[in-house]
Amino acid sequence: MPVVTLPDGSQRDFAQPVTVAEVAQAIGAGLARAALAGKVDGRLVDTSYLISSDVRLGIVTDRDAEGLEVIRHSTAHLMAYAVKELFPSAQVTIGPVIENGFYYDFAFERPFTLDDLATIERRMSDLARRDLPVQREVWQRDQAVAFFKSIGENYKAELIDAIPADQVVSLYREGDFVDLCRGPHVPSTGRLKVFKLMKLAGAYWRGDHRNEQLQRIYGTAWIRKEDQDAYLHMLEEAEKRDHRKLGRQLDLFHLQDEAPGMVFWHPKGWTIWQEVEQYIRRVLGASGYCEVKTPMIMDRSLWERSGHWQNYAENMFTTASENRDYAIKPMNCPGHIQIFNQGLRSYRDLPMRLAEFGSCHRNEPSGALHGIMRVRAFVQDDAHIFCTEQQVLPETAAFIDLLQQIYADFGFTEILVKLSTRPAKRIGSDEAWDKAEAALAEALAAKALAYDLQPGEGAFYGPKIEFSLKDCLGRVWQCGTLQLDFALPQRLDAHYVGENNERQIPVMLHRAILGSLERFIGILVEHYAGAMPLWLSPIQAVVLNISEKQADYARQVAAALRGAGLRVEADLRNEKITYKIREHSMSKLPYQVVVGDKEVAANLVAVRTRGGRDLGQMTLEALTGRLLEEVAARSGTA
RNA sequence: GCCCAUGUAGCUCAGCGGUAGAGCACUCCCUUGGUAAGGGAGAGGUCGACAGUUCAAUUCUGUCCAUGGGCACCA
Repeated sequence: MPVVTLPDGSQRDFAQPVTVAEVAQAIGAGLARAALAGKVDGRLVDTSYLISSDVRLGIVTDRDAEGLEVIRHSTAHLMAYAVKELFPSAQVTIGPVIENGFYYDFAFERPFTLDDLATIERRMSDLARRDLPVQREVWQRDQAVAFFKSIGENYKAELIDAIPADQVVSLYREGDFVDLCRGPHVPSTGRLKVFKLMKLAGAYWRGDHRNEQLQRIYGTAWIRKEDQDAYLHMLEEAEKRDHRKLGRQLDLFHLQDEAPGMVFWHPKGWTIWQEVEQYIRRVLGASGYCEVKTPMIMDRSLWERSGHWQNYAENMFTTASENRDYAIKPMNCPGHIQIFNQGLRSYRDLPMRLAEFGSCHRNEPSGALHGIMRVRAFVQDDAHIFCTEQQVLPETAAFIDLLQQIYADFGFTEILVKLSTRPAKRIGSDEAWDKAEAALAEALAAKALAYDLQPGEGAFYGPKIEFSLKDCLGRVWQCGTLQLDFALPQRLDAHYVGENNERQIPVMLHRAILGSLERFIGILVEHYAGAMPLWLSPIQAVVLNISEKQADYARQVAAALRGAGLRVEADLRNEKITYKIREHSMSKLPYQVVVGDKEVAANLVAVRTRGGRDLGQMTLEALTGRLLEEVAARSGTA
């Protein structure tokens, strides 16, 4: 006699066990038609789920976020069904829901083509139109393994084998297609109406590069056609703010074949870089850091002592001269320890914060390179804090404050925080790890920061906090980081004299706020779609004369603005004013200062913004004041 | 590194077994025009590199390089 409590608190009494679908029917025919799944005591189930005891039940429809998840999951299965019909010898593996869609990995004897993708999509539409019921079945594990082996689905058999013994093995059947799945799924394929296959990719079985490579098909699925259209439109828009595209359009930088993963910065891009670097330099200087500079190339023996030569040989650039081997530095820490090691340090010197705009080279795998986000030559806003164990917590807290202030100044509000803890392959005692992880977690808690825990993802020498930002397509890039290290100082013989007059080994905090300047500028460009805030704009204003007569006046205005410390150019070309405005607007130049006969006569300037806002005429002093104020506020221009 | 795709003028792209074309940009000329493209003329390419097939290769095949989308990696 189940009593079903609905989300609004109302209760319904049933004389015998009922399915979710039947409950929906009892509430109303409309709801029954809309039902995609049920939520029983917080757990998602099929509409065919039989309720036999008292429960809280929500009917999941396409108005719920979970409804969309179910649709995407079922669309992944629909795709697998279509693939099996078209290519019977393909083997299915896994097909999860991801942000905005789903994917499914297949093993097949030949690569899928783009034509195949179109064919598969058409077949999916056919199968959806047939509105086939999707039915759940519970099987015995051995029986299920034998079944999948018998139909040649070896990957599925392997997956079932790996399911813990206390969990049921559920299969879903739609038409002739049977797939292992936890579920739930939509009641029938007719509920799947809006989807599109997006791209083909390779992916390793179980995410391990030592395994065979499968073919992954990515798709997107939505409830309404408008939602999908909006999503596809968003992707098109995102493409326009890709930093590689804008880097070329705005003449910021380029890359070329002869230097893969290394950036050629053009004057405008380098101006942004300098603004960023000088800003960081000022902030670090005010926060107790000392800037240093260490050699780009150091002897092999140093890298052997630090452990990098052994662990990262393949990813290090090396060079040799006069029978000596050198490494081009992949990181700055060993160099900073050399500075720390000069002279005898006292506990009174701690914490010692050594900062460097450290130019590093890493021979990243070719497939990892990505615009200026992932490169082989980059500059870190790196610093190492040498401190005592007691200072770890306050230093971490101060670092988080500093990072948040800096990200806010650059206009970033959405920051993803992760805490990565001890990996399997590590050095140091468990007690040391316990303390280190607890210190980082405590600092995060003290700042009330929400974070994802990434067990096993820490560096081999210590746990770390990562701060990531998203690019225009929502891809996540790690920028800031703080890593606790109780290994390297010891390996490289760093020590200080403690209060008790004994030699002690300092704790080292590796930390970066921007991460690499290359990556951070790439993210900045995408974040602002190239329309940088005034303080970061390579050229902040351009003076445009309407005709030749005002050329001298335009030059004077530009010179005066430059005299006030602004980056200003005069565009005196023999072109129409509309042409110049269009060109500078497209190049996202913040302020366009127009001077014609009227302005010359009145000794004024006419100002408009790159967004097309007409600020009217004003005096040069008023304009200068406005620009300097905007620069100081680090705000944007309409 | 692995899978798939791509590589033609400065940029965006079309084209094709008989050694190339558009728009924009560039140069020159005309135009001096008031808030997102005025007009005309001109110049510009070893068709990513190297092999192979062919009477003939930018086009077909192979290898390599680079880029893009993923996977793996990211001290």
